[in-house]
Amino acid sequence: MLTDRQLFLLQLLVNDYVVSAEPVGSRSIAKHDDVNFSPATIRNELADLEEMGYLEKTHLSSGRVPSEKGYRFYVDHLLSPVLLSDDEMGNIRYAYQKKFSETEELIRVTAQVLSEFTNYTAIMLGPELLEMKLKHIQLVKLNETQGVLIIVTDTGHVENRVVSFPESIKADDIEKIVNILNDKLKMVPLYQLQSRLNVEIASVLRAHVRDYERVMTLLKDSLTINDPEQIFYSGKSNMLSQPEFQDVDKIISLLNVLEGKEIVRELMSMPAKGLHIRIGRENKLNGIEDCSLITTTYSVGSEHLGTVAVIGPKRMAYPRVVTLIDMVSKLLTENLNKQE
Amino acid sequence: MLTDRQLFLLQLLVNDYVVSAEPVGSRSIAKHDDVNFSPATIRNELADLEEMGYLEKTHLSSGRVPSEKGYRFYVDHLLSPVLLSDDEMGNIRYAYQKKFSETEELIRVTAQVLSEFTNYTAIMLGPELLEMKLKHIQLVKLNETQGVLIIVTDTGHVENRVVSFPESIKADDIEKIVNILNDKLKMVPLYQLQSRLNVEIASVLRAHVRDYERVMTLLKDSLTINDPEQIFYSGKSNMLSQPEFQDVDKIISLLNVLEGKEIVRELMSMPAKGLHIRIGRENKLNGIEDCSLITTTYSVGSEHLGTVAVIGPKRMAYPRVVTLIDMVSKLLTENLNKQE
DNA sequence: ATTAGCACTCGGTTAGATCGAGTGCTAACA
DNA sequence: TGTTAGCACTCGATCTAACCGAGTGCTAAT
Repeated sequence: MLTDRQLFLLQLLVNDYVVSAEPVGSRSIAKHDDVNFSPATIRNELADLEEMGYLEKTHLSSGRVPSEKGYRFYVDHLLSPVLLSDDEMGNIRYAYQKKFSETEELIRVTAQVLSEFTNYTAIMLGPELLEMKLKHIQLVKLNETQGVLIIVTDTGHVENRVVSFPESIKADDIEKIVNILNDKLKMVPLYQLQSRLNVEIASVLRAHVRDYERVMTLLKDSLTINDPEQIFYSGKSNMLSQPEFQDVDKIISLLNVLEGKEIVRELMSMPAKGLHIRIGRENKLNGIEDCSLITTTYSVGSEHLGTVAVIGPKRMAYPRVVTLIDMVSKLLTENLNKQE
Repeated sequence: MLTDRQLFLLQLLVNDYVVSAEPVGSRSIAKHDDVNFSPATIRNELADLEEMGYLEKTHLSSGRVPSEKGYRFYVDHLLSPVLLSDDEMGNIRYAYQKKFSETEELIRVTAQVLSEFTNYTAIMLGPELLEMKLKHIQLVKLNETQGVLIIVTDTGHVENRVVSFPESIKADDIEKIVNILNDKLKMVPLYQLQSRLNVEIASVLRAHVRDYERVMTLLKDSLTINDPEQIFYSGKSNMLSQPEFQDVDKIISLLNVLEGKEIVRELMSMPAKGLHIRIGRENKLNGIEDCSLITTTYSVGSEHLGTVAVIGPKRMAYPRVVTLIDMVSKLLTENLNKQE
């Protein structure tokens, strides 16, 4: 068990290290006003904390740096939430004043606010498209052989795709088909579209429509949801000014990870609800061993959850980020649900 | 005027420099099989080329590097288009085999192909949204007070936004309004929507609809096109492995430029049609003085043009990029217009 | 007109030398 | 017994000087 003084020193050290990014020595800790024991005493305590695995040295005679265990302990037991200045609060609220024309824009702005105020990178995941339910489907003809198929979900998300129909399909058939789809597929979750198509729709179509075969393949293609992930980034380059990424190779591999698909999987693997922090190697994903991930969720309607995430160096300003991410996820949820 | 031998040497030197990224010396030029004069002769010629401004030295006793004038001459007079291997051709065509559900996806894939095969960064600009004409407008109700307004253009582009209507507006009014809009605004370019709204629509609405004031502000908001630029990137991090960007500061400023809005303006300032190359300082945009920009256009329908661009270091494999960008812009146009 | 030879330039690399921030340990102290 | 001053030691970071090699321009010979 840690003594009070050890807790105190651990907290001080992490706080110092977070701002300086340099190993912290006993002397610099002793400089704090509220520390009234000598560097030598501090050295003894730090040596103990190191032995217990909360601290590390970068080389034999360097100052101390928090280990992952140290960060973990810090976020679990020593994290005191921080208040934002009125100024900052005002600026954040201000960003949400304007009218958002598309939902996407609202999410994008949230990402931007988050990355700007944390100075790290923000990642937003839209709610699972496949879980959404079909609200309405519609075909707008562009010309004789092409049209745009529009799929609206219960959350207000809109998918669209250009389709071209062979001449063998007549105009009145098309209308009939769209009506059938709307009738049979209303409130069906998108992931079920294909199977419903094969089962219920197929038989109805066969009875009512000419050139059944082609219509079916056309529908099958059109009702496939190709890329079920909506992902938004902001502030990717913020990471580059962090001192831990002054090495070009690290930059490249980090950016590659950020731009890759695996990061999505990593984010999806976070526990479903509430705020979570994963530090360094706690992330399964290779390439972000030196980063921490803080995530929480926002909601669209009553059931659909999206993810808000901040990725920064392990040496992250945890209290501030926790406060901010919590705040914007609430603002986002609010705005999404009483959008006017 | 340049002698044949000088032309030949300039071409050789640029080609060498493009692959090596190191100042080229007389000895290494002399090593080429088809060069049958000595380093000393080459030195004399290079000194002349330098005096004429086509070449530069990085320091007093270094090899030569093409100047911007040198590159300009090279692309204008010495650029011999390069053939792609069957293998590569196959791979590119293969990328266009799959079904594209949304137009966006097609553009995104094109960007990806381009960045992967050039190893530089690809930027795509969608056709000017504001130039598109309204094809159809529709409101899908989500619940009692909210709906999704969907705007389809003649090119098949779909804009959508969530709107919430006050209770004072009745359901049959809404239907009436949408009908009026479709009637009066069909084939009106999007940039005219606002003015048409104020002139023609206003009077009709005032006559037919309750709570005219609120409806008008609602419509005004909904029919604003907020962010008229569609922009897609691919391969931003490709630039980082270029030897000219081994410096972290350069990386940061380059990425900031790429992520900023000004790059769009720079791209829009390129001549309207055909293939164009801007080298280094020929770009007005600060921060890409060491880069070259190659652009061309693609078309959607008969009139709408989008931009395909590749940005790379001045020391770019011009022949290869020219071939590739030309090829993908054609493939993109093809696929957009006979999309099936 | 071309080329071999040579003195010279200059960036990049290597090897010490030096500095300073930090430690652990020991011994003295409250 | 817990705290602290003192000291020898470690090690990264910075600076300097030496050196190497790729390259040039110029001169003189072919």
